[in-house]
Amino acid sequence: MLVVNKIRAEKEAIIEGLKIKNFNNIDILDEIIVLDDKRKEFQKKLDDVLSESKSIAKEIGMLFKTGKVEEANQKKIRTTELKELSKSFGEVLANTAKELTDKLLQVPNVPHPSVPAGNSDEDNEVLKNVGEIPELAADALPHWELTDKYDIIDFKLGNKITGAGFPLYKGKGARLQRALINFFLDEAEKAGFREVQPPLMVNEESGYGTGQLPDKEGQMYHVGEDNLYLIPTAEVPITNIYRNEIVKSADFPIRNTAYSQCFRREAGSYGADVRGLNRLHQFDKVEIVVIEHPEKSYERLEEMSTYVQGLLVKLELPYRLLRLCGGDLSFTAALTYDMEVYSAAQKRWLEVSSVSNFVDYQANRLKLRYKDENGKTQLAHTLNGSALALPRIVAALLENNQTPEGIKIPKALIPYTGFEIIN
RNA sequence: GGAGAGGUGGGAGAGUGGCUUAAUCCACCAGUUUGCUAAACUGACGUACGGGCAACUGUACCGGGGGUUCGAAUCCCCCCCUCUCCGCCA
Repeated sequence: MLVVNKIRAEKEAIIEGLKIKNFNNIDILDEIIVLDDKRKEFQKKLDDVLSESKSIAKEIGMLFKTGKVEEANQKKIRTTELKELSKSFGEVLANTAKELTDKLLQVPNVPHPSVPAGNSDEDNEVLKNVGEIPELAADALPHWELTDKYDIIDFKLGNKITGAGFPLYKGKGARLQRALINFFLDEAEKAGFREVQPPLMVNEESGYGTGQLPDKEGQMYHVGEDNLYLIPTAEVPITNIYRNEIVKSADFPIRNTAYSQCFRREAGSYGADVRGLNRLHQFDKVEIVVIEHPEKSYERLEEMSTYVQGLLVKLELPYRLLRLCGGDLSFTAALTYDMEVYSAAQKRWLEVSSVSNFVDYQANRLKLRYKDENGKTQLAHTLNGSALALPRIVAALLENNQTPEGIKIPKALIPYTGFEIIN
């Protein structure tokens, strides 16, 4: 969430930024400032009352000790009054603070100046096109037919065991998954990321920390018995490592990577979007997360974008790089680059990575801070990205590399798969 | 899951109702001394939200949440976690 003092200091700039994000409930900013004033007012009132009761309590203690019981009992009268006051001030304070947080949670992050205006994915800015789009034969198959043909991914069996969106990978299909995971992790490690293996379920606090809760609750699978959530991305557990922490600025940038399976309910999705591997309830992903000094975060974002693009080049997949427009940018992001690979048989672009800078928006919620040169605590910046999400990479690999002899594995992956062709 | 013992600052650890402003030790940081290092000594050393131009200062926080009391780290209730033993188990 936004920092209230920033709303006070940079209100006009924030309003301009929010317009780019198509957020027009500008009045809420003034309501936030009014609530914050009220919060401070009652904080002061409460503190004063508590201060008085504390000193009276001490006096009473002394009086009892010196045997002046009558005088002590006299003093107690005032403390009952103070008790009532502190109760009512405390209630107002708690309610005001809650109202303030509720409002703050309704305001999205302010986009970076480079973010173009726009309403949907059609307005995203195409920054680059890299690689040749392959010309496939007329009888080229979409990946959901190739997986059947070569018996490598079984959607029907997954359906039998669990349900739609939970495919079963078999033989070379399973091996290809494992190869991609290892390839991505090895590359990330070479690029300076520390590998972690996080829990796949998180508690409520973690869900709030990274912003899945409260509004995106329906996106996650919930284990009611234990009140835990299956992670929709490794971003959740990795970022929550640093919840309520003050990190050393000498440690910046803090780079972590993790492979995890991701679980998403994807309620409301339908049609060609969800066919085959395009959208699953359970999928594999290697995630990269960076904690960085505010002055360096955009530099780091470029580095992460370059890194992810490098993976796509090594996999010999044609891709394009997008800068998301205000309307397509997620609630919490200030700037996001999407990488889309071209899936030649479906003849469409598939998003395989999203690399974002959240600046201090997520950190404010997480209470993730560092000490600056003057020893003052400041909010850190957080960034993350997929590097990469497997299913759509697999879809593109299968479709783009199909030949009459079989599906060719890109060179960089062969040491990991142990085979050169799926046939 | 059952029984018992615990949870105090970055770490160790004292503290069973008011002399606690959480002792003490270690670590970290700054300084003094010293060829260097080390040692010794001195000082500073939490987080959050307020007040004040500032020096300063108020309040809260001893696993979390409630309660008793004029007053709670300390007493009571609920929950979480850790350890030991038992049960179960890859």
